Amino acid sequence: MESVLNETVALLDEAGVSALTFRALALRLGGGVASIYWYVASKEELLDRATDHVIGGVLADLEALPDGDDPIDDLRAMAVMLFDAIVERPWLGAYFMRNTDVQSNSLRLYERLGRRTLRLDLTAHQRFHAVSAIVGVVVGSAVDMGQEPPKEVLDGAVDRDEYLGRYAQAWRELDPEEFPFVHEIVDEFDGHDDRDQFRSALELTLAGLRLQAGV
Amino acid sequence: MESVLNETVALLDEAGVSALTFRALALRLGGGVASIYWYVASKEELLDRATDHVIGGVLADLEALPDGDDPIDDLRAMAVMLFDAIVERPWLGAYFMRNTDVQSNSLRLYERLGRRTLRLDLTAHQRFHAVSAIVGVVVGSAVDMGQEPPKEVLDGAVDRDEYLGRYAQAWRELDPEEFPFVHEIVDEFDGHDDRDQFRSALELTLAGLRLQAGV
DNA sequence: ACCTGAACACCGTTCAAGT
DNA sequence: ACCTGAACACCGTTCAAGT
Repeated sequence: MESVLNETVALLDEAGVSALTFRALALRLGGGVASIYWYVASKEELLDRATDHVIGGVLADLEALPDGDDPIDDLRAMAVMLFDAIVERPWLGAYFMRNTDVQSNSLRLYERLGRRTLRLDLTAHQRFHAVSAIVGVVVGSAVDMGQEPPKEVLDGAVDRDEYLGRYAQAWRELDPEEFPFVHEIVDEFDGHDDRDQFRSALELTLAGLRLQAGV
Repeated sequence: MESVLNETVALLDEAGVSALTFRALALRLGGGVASIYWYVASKEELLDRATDHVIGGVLADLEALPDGDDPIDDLRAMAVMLFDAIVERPWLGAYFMRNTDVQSNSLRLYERLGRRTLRLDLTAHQRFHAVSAIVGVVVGSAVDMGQEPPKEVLDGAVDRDEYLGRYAQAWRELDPEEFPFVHEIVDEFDGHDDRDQFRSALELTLAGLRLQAGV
């Protein structure tokens, strides 16, 4: 079981979700295709278990974070850590928190995040929504940047900057009367850092939360 | 072409992404499978075009919204409208804004949203990030709730409330010492409204933005 | 308890050929 | 310009059978 999950993760890391095939996995494990069904009832379950497997590692890192005196700063640190883990493994974003039955580590991570809000002066309702919002910013940003890039980028034919640059160029050629906003931000878009974008979105949410909690 | 897109959307609406098959689509169109390739180079392009097709409708609704005097209130109204459209068509979330080459309506929608920020006192950098954050909240929330529910729910064997209730029950049986946060919010989770959850996340982001813009 | 080969019922995509 | 049948190279999943 352990090795099934390890090879699944390795395959996902090396070549993405589309490369995760029962046949490819069986080849790596040196067995038959049907063997995998002894450990797992379906591909869905395999992905849930693989996700929970690596979230276990993230959880350990998260628990190593010290408790600061500002809960919101702690929330930020945890969110950034989770985000970085998903950036490293873009496939995580699509499966994380999808099924807390199978994904018990995801549930524990949710608990760890939420616990930080217990010291804030919020109703249970607000707390629930606050944590959902934070997880949403993380997963939303990560999923956005985790979309499989066109294969010319994967092949190294063009790098990410050149890829963004092509879009930027197309946008610059749009009518400025019709697309004033796009023109306003095209230089920001060109070569932008996804991590920056995530941090900004997170800051807006945390600022809203700070206001709500009055701290 | 028009009818290819219409049938694609109808198929997606009726039975979700997994039901969109070139064979199923050809059957509805009363033609052969290969015919579709005359209109579209790949399934990916088909999905991009179908997405853009319906975003066109959303865009029209969006343009009918009056310009208020508070840009942030306008942004909220637009975000809610986009959210509702994605809730109605959960498959939209996964494809919206994925490729603005093909999805020209998505680009126009992005422009419409962003234009509202031009009246806020922000740098271009902040503006770019603000709009990204808002789109992120919408898509993030919508994707989260758009995951194909387990088929027992689809079959009507259990409704959504009962489905949430089962999770809630499992959570209530967790050790309260180990899961204080989960226990704190389980009653909020049980039977919660996804729209509420989205609105709260949006409010936090908009509050942060209001603070940043000083309005 | 664990694994297998072989089949089943699908997929997206291609292509030579038709009108 | 538009459409077709038939094939190709895959998929996830099942199952009877083996150790």
